[in-house]
Amino acid sequence: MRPDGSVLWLLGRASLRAHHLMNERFAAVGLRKLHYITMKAIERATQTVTQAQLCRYTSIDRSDMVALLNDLEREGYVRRAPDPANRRRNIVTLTGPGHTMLEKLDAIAAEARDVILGSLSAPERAQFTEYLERIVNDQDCR
Amino acid sequence: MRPDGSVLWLLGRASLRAHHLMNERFAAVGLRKLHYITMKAIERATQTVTQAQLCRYTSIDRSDMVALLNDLEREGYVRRAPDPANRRRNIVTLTGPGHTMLEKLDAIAAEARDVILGSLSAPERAQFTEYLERIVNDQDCR
DNA sequence: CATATATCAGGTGCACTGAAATGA
DNA sequence: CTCATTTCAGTGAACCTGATATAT
Repeated sequence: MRPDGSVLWLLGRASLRAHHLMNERFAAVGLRKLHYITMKAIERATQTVTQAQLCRYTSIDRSDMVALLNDLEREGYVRRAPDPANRRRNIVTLTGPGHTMLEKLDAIAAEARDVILGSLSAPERAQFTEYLERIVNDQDCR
Repeated sequence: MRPDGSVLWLLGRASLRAHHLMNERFAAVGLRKLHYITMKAIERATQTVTQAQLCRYTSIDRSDMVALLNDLEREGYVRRAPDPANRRRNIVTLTGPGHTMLEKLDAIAAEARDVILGSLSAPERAQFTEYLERIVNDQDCR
């Protein structure tokens, strides 16, 4: 019945389902998955972070990043400021409202994750995540 | 460094990588992943199969299926014929060249799968596939 | 009447490319 | 001059919606 039972087809279906689940919930606060990924990357940066670095960290394209930051800046969640040490760069930071919103988004993402992985036990989730990490890391260094 | 280490982010990256890997290789024969999924679903059908059934089996949208079958029919890989028992329906079948091409596509898909899952052992691949099956099946009956 | 099928027209978000402007 | 960064313009495929014509 399924086109293959193929693991790659299953991978695509699971990924699409996760995408929808997150975006449905993020839409309630007027954002999308990529906005969340962007804000999360800013928060996780130990140092100040530039747009180009965000693109590398998140694998989001530079063009899309411009549009995403435009959205986030318009809503007051992030701020762009020229890097005094290198004026080509924009240093991107979360605002106060940005941090508050990010907490909400974290909760939404956690909910979506629990729905998607609902049929896996905690150790199975860990194992599944570890498999994915190996797959993704393996692809990167090719 | 990664936006989350989030399992859902990893899922998306792995899925995108698989998508590219397959489409790069399928492009060599002028087709895309969805053409393969469509042809594979036709082959797997035990009985004659209609367009609407193909859409349900593959989760491909009805509009896209029209375009995909247009492509495949133009290349001579599939044939559409009205169902004599119900003239609303198109019965879709693989042609001789279609079967030949599908063998090539199977080889390409197997290669891509091996590249993606290269870092997993055979039992790990089986376990990974089983996790994905549970995740996808669980999502379906919601 | 309602329902199912195939088709067409169109919209959206995402991934991506090429080019331009700026500055190191 | 080269290279990196940001921005803009535009493309393509996948996903999705709504409408239509046709047949059950």
